Amino acid sequence: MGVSERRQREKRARRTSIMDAAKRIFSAKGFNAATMEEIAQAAELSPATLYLYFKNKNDLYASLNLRMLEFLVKQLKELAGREDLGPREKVRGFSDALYGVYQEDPLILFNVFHLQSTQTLKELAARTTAKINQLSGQALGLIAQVFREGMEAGQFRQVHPMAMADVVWGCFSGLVLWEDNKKLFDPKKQFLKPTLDLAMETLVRGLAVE
Amino acid sequence: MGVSERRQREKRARRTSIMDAAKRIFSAKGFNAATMEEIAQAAELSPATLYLYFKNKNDLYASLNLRMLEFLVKQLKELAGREDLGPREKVRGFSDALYGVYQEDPLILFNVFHLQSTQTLKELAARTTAKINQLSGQALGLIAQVFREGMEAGQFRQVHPMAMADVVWGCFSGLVLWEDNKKLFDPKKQFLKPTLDLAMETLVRGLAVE
Amino acid sequence: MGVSERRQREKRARRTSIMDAAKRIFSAKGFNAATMEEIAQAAELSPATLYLYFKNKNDLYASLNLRMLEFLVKQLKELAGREDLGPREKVRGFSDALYGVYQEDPLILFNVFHLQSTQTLKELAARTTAKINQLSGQALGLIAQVFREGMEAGQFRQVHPMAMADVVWGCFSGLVLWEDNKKLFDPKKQFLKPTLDLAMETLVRGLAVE
Amino acid sequence: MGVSERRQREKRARRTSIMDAAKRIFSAKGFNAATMEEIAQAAELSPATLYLYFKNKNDLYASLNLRMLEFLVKQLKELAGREDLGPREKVRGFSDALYGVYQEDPLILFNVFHLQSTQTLKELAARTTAKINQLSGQALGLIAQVFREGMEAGQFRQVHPMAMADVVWGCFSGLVLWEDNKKLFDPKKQFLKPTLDLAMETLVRGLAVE
DNA sequence: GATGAATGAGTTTTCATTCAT
DNA sequence: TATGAATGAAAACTCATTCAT
Repeated sequence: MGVSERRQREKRARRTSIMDAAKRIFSAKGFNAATMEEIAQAAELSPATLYLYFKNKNDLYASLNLRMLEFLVKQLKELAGREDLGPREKVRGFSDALYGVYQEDPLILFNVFHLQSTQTLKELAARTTAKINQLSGQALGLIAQVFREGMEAGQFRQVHPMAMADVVWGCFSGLVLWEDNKKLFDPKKQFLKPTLDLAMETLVRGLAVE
Repeated sequence: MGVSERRQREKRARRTSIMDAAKRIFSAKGFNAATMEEIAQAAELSPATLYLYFKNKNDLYASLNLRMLEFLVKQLKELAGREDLGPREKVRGFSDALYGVYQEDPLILFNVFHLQSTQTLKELAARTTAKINQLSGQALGLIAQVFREGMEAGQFRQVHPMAMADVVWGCFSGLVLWEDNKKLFDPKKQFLKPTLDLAMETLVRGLAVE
Repeated sequence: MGVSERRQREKRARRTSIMDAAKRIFSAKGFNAATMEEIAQAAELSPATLYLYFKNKNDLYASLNLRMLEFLVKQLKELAGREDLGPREKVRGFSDALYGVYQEDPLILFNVFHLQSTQTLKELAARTTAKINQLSGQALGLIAQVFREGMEAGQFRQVHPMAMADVVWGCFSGLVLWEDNKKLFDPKKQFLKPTLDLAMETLVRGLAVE
Repeated sequence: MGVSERRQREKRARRTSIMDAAKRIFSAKGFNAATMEEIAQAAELSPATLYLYFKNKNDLYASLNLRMLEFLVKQLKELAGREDLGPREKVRGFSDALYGVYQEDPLILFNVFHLQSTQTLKELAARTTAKINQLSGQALGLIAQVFREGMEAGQFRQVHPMAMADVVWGCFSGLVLWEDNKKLFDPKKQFLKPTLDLAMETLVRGLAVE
């Protein structure tokens, strides 16, 4: 292994460790309240160093979201690709897959919305924006595909598969936010997983051909 | 009508006009980007005056959410109270009621999440926090009640009614955010209402007793 | 005198006092080394207050230059308008007029060059840039006019009057900078006025028709 | 040629290449806006390496000015030494000599003034400051000498030769700055050379003994 | 000798909020 | 009651410079 190779690896490791620190801070405080100073402290670096790895706060934040999207797509791909499951089981499986994403990065969804600001978007590298769009499109597409299969297999009613994907995704993200909200008042309560199960189960039944 | 009574009325009118201005600015820019200065300008007042009517920025913001919650509860009450509709129709009716809230204040939900910050909550008048909780609990309760009715009438499967309310609310708020997100890239696309319809319809079917 | 009138006057006075403080600091340290913090201290205000009166550091700086240009134009107008002086005396008079500008604001010329940065220019209000150009054009025009008069009166050789104005202005600004430079090593030395006198005298003679 | 000799040569070559890169960057952006990072990139080196050859940014900058002064002195020496030219022709010749300096390094004069800051001077090696003073004194002296010759030859009026040198130098540097300023608004306009010619011609005539 | 990586020390600017009038 | 004016407190970001390798 050459020197430059090791350098590369170290650099990536540092990048990752910054992202991990940022995840903690952003999750705990939200995008605006989190300061680069805090993130730097959490990463045991100086604030200036953060800027060696990320163009600015927005960029750091976007990278986090990218990572989450990549994980989401990976989970969905695995689920969609399983040959031992029928469409119904796969829809029920969304619950596990999505919940897995939530566990990996519990509060990041909560801040996704920061990215929606047009101003924020403009400050990101075009490549980053494009990648975010591509990945989220891919995730939605994978979900829709499961519904399409179910219809083709005659198990689901004919509905617009992409609309069902929207329902699933909307339901998930809404429940995550809702969970967070509830936690503020009762930190122990964990209703997300069972509620998600219920939602998916109801969707499966609701799509069933009589 | 006494002098003090008129004063009261004028005061409330001014309060309302500030809130209207604030709604416009917050909706357009989001909580953090909106400045008190801007809001004051929109209300044709000086920034200092705003503080005569609201404790601080958070309080002004919370008041807006309160107003939206009141509107939501009103809509749901009306729906729940209608005797010409059965549980199934009422669940389908959630779509209209919730969409009405969205139309009244399209972006306010988008910022609701700001309120979740513990720090923010601490800065609110305790009465405000309490009222927000009471109203959102009431709204959820009204939704749950419809499901309960349906079960009692033997039309719906036995599930936890409150969990179904969570599903409905999560689905709604998630789709609103999702809609906003999509609008950034294609401002004309409006998929919220039909998707909401589809979601409610699927829930109704999914709860049906075979 | 109404309240608003007094307010206006106070506001202008404060603006002026900030500019005076800024002049001191900029002159002593140059544009880049001078900090808004220092200027604020010199003006006995908080840095934030400066931004109530000037858009940003560049704007404050440009305002200073504007003021100097206005003074310069005033001096030149007075000189050019005197009917008791012939062209030769007026050219000699440039020395006094220009030296007066220097005394009014000894080091400001030194920093004029900061304004040349295209980036700086872009951050100024278009109106400011326009006014700067207008005034400096006017000053040059007034100088050129004196030479033109001399030629028309048959006292000066035929040369391009605007070019002579450039010579006068270039000579003045160059000598100011040169003076500052020398002062660094020998603060007492004051050669500007006599040198300027010599320069103007030589120009007058150099233009004389044999 | 020994090894150490070659080392010396290589070292000097690298120093020169850094200075060339620095000249490009400083000229394009001015002292403050230019970053060591940029200069290093232009020199295809790492920023750290720059510090092996120059004490700091100021020192690098001063070295550039030194180089320019050396060039200026060389030009003036050549001019002053020509036996085929009389004092009048030599004064006219200043125009070419000075313009040559300008062409060699069009914007360096523009930034010379940075060096005047006392703070900057303190950060320079004492040797550098001394050399700058020595060279600029020498340049002025060479100019003055030409005037002195003219007076001794009975061609020029009796004036203080050093003062005339100041006039020439002031006129030159002032016009260079003025040219740069004009270029901002009309990049094609080039008035420096003819104006310099006019200035020198007028000085020659102005000094003529009747 | 050369450098990749890291950082300390600033600086401008923004805004919610206050207070004398 | 209303407000013009003022400001304290931050926070993002920059860059010359250093140092272990």
